[in-house]
Amino acid sequence: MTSHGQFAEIAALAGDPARAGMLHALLGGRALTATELATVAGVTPQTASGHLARLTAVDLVSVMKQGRHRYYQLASPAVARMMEAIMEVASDRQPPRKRLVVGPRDAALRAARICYDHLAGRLGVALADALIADGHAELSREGGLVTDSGLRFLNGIGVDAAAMLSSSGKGSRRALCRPCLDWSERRIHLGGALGAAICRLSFDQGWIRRVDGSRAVTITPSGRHAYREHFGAQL
Amino acid sequence: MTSHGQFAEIAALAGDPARAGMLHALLGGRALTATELATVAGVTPQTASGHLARLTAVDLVSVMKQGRHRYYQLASPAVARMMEAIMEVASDRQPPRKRLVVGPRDAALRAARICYDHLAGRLGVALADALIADGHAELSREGGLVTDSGLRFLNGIGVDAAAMLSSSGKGSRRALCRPCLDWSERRIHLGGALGAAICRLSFDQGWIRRVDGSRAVTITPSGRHAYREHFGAQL
DNA sequence: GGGATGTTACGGTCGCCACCGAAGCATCAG
DNA sequence: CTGATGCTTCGGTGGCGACCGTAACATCCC
Repeated sequence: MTSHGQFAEIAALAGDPARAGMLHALLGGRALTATELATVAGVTPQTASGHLARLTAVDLVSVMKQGRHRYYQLASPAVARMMEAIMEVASDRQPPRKRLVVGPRDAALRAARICYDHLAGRLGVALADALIADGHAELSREGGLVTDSGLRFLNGIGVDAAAMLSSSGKGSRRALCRPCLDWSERRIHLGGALGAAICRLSFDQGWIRRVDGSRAVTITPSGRHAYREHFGAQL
Repeated sequence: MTSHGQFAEIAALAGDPARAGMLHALLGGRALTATELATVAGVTPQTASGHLARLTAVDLVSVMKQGRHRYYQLASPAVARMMEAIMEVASDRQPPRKRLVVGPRDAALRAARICYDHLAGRLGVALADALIADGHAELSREGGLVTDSGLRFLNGIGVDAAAMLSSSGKGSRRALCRPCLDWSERRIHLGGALGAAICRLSFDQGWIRRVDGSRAVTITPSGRHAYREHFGAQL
């Protein structure tokens, strides 16, 4: 009863096109202002404000006041997981028509983008494939794990595995690696603490750079080199 | 664009109270008729029929005609995963009021119930704890796996691990064990192929029995014995 | 201080959708 | 065949909520 109600309330909030657009934009991992979110959702700021108030009321997004701006972001990784799960079901539907024309913007997203806190798109899939091929990780639809060789590898490229372990829930070494499936590649890629760490490292090392106001990222020349050299990824 | 639309469509379908009730009932794992679903959702058969048509149109549920009945069930494990993910977010909200009065029906659900294809409630948590304590499995919020000792243990109690491996996606041994969190215990329990296998075994051995038209199950005396003896579970 | 910008609050309009009653098919029993 | 049951389709009604215009409030810049 109360269980249904909560469930339906959350799903309904995510089910409005405007709110879905905002949540989708927030999957980019950055905190966005109310006006930015209004733009991406295609509604006026007043309307967006109302939506955001409801989303924060149920803890789907959180707010940080900063001067005259209010920065909104997803409230927790659980929200991102929920969105991924919904997208998995949604993308299972075969495309109803032929193929939609995809703009260059869409092409950039398919090449490489952020998925809340980790990398997705062809880059994300390539990195996952490379790590799996080298025996650093295992991954399937239902779960994943980092191998011993993977832990050594991570330490070698500058990821503090110990910190990841302590920050990752119960500290299980198996919690580091989570499969994430999304719309563009229809393939599994790296999520969880491992995916987040690699994404953070990539930004810190200048391997990737954010694109304008989008979830897309561009791979820098040094990044292209690093991914090939360190990870053995086929780009 | 098209991505948002699909996402919002699915979420909105799950977000209606009546449809949410039906989906919730179908989490029990059994196929239910349209009239049964109408009853649990508290609407007339005509209304339920419309809802079910929409749910089947987007492949959230599937139908099996059998005589003059139509049996509906969740279309895929992905749908169940999606619902669990939504419930995780929904249950994160601390109860707004004091505590709701819980009837005996609710008490039975909390004790032991079916969650699509595996066991949940106190029984599910106890089994998971026992397997983890014995080193047969590892489990965290982000992932899980079955250990070598776990595979041997499963073979010992009559679960064909080889069959599980082949039937479980890419055949990774790590895919057998998936964490599942839900509303009553706020604790992780066993999902995935392992959870389903143990659930099936429990029915086959007569350790548990379904309760009327509910997701709840009762533990038989032999089940109580078996869970304590074989699994070392604290009931 | 005054003016610009970002954000929220209020009121009113409009469209969509959940709902039911009545009627139409399909299936089974006799 | 006739009647009963399960389910769906069709039409019409009612209510909730998404949306915007206007306006108030907060913060920064000069």
